[in-house]
Amino acid sequence: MELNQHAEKLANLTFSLLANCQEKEVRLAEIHGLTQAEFRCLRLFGSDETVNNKKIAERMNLSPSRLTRIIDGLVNKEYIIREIDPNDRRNMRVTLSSKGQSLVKQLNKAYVDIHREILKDIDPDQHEPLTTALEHLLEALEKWLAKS
Amino acid sequence: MELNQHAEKLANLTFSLLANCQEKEVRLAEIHGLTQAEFRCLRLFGSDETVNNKKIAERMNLSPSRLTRIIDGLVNKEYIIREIDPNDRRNMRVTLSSKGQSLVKQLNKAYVDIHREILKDIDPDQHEPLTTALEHLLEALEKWLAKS
DNA sequence: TAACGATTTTTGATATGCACAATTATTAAT
DNA sequence: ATTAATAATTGTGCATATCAAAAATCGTTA
Repeated sequence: MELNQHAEKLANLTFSLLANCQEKEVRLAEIHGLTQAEFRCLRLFGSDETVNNKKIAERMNLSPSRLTRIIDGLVNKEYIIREIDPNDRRNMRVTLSSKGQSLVKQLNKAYVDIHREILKDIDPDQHEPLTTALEHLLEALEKWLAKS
Repeated sequence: MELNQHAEKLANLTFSLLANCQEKEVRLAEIHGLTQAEFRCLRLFGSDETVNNKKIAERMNLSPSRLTRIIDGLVNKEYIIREIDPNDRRNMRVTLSSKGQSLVKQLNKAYVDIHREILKDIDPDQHEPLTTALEHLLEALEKWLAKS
């Protein structure tokens, strides 16, 4: 059966890709003197967004208490600003500092650069099918996760 | 520029795929009562293979000391057997027990099953381009990691 | 308006994941 | 025969993460 062979190949590929992508994230975080958690947290910021602790925790799939400490680190390093939300003083308004904004932009740029480098090694005719296929893969994966 | 747009899209896709694949691994490990590390370790065993501590550590990209403890766990749960290599008594011969072998087979089967399910949601004409494109992506990623 | 319950964050305690350095056992080399 | 090299383990320390409890604030309702 063709389907089985493709499934097997796909299983091995996503397994290897996962490991390599993780390694890539570690390297990138290191380069910028951030812990992995801090790196991931910054990556999840839209460049001019303001959110509260809990929202970030949900995005990162971590507990709010964990987030408090990650943000502590980022505040210490002066990448983000944390202030009490005047509308609801229980909330914290978490925003990128200007230093943070430029880093996020730089990170995003580097992230895209890497993938541009990668694409250079792939036949341009395959760029379109690659991205659309990956979109489908992601969609299907999300569906699988949702139902289990 | 087309290339830039594709690079940007690809960057976002791999970012999301990474998160989802991680979540998938967590779920699978949980289902079988294993920690993520134990799960990954078992996944890396050929079903009738015998290797030593160090080799596994290299495969998993972890320190030998970490591996000692992961294997401790798997020995306790009776999935693998650890014995001194008679040819070189410094080495440990690590092998799957029969219980371990059947679990690994089951895990591999489940892993492939998931990806078959995922492929069912994707147009069969796209299966071939998807896997070859992913192969290229992986190759390019490995190359990038190697040179930095 | 005073009191109660719900919500957001923080803090303290605790558990796990992981690497590094030191230690032990063994082998290979001079 | 002694020394150097190698494999695994153990001790230690830091990063990661959760949970429970506490503190502050808000909304509701008696």
